[in-house]
Amino acid sequence: MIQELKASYGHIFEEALINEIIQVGTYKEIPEGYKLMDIGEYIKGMPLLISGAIKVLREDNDGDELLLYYLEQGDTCSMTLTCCMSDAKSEIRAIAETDTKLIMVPVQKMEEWTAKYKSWRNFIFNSYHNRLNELLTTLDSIAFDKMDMRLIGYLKEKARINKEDTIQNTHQEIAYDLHTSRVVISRLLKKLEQMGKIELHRNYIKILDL
Amino acid sequence: MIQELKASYGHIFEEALINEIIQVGTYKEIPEGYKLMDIGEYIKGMPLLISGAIKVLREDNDGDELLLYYLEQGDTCSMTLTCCMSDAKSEIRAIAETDTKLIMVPVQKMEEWTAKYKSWRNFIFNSYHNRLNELLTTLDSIAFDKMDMRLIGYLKEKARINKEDTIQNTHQEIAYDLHTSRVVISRLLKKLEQMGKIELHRNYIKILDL
DNA sequence: GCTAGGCAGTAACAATGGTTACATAGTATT
DNA sequence: AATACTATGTAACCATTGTTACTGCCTAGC
Repeated sequence: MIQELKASYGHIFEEALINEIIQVGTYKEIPEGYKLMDIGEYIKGMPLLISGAIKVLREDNDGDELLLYYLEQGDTCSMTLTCCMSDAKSEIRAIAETDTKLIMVPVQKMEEWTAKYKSWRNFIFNSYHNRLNELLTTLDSIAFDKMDMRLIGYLKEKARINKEDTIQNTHQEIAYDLHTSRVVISRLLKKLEQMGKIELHRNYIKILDL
Repeated sequence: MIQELKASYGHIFEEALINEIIQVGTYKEIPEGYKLMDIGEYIKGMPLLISGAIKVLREDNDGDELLLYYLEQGDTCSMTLTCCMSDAKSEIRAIAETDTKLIMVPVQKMEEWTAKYKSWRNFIFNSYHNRLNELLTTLDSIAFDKMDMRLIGYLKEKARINKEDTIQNTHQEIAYDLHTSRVVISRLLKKLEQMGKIELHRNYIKILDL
């Protein structure tokens, strides 16, 4: 675990901070000393991602949802923290997209480290900044792009995150992430197939040349 | 100036920090000791808003734009800072919506204060958090609402920010902010008028009951 | 093999929003 | 007052997306 942790955060954090993080990790009950999330598990609080990917969604009152962005190795997401802290029901949901290794940072450690370590402060600021930029990218695609472009972007990103050239999803699931209907996605996917960019199969899509 | 500053930030910052901010303010060339922005002026860097309002826009490569949110008294926006710092052309534009009093925080003071003052750190974190939430609200309305609802939200927010019940804008300007066309806005505004919710005039709109 | 349930293909239609084009009405300049 | 410019009203049309409905197909469970 220590190797993995250093590989993900060693170039960012001071030695002393890394040691504290290891301690927090080893407090956890899981033998390896940190948390393993299964696909589909919900994340609450502030995670330090060591491997895998987490999908962050926006949800509105009517149950409509929308994919915001993915978290990857070396990322964190203060939003999942601050959302849970503030009473405001700032509805954000974070779900493990793949099997994921991470360390959950306790709230009081978070405060402590912010005062104590410059590298931690910078990390948190950078994290906020990166999340903001990703939100803006998402917002761009919704505001400025048509659905065909959004779909292509989605497929590319999903393939990148999962390090595969197949998307293991039904059309309905894609429709949820992009907040549209299954029929619309099927229609557009069929077009992409006719253009030779993808290959459609039951429950998965093979990317040829997007 | 000192009174105004304390009114905006006194309950947030430690006394010592307030004094440092006053010093930064009094370094500025303007007699009153801090910056006055005229309507339409561009903001670069990190502002501490004392009065007035700043409009923050997203811009894409084709010159399309979209209103993100407003900054008000007591707000700051680290995005306008970090955007200017990082070379990445994360296109955000901040413009004074009304005449505005503010203090521009120099970058090295920013760093210094973050290390030195807990209240400053909390302020910055809160700021990031608030900006994220406002971005999410904006994103919600784009993703989940139809144009008529977005327009109503826009009119309400604009009235609130300007503390008036008239919107001093042409249809074209509203269309830019919502990233749609003038004809669409005229159409919807006319509907709202027929419903008795607003009154249309040349160059301004009077809000009756939204 | 048979059946039920989930998944995908497709057609027909509706709704929303974007585009073009032109008319009319204020406003400013001379 | 004549002119030019800007803002608004409106109609007609198109493109994109959303909706409904029905089809066939695959797969799991019997």
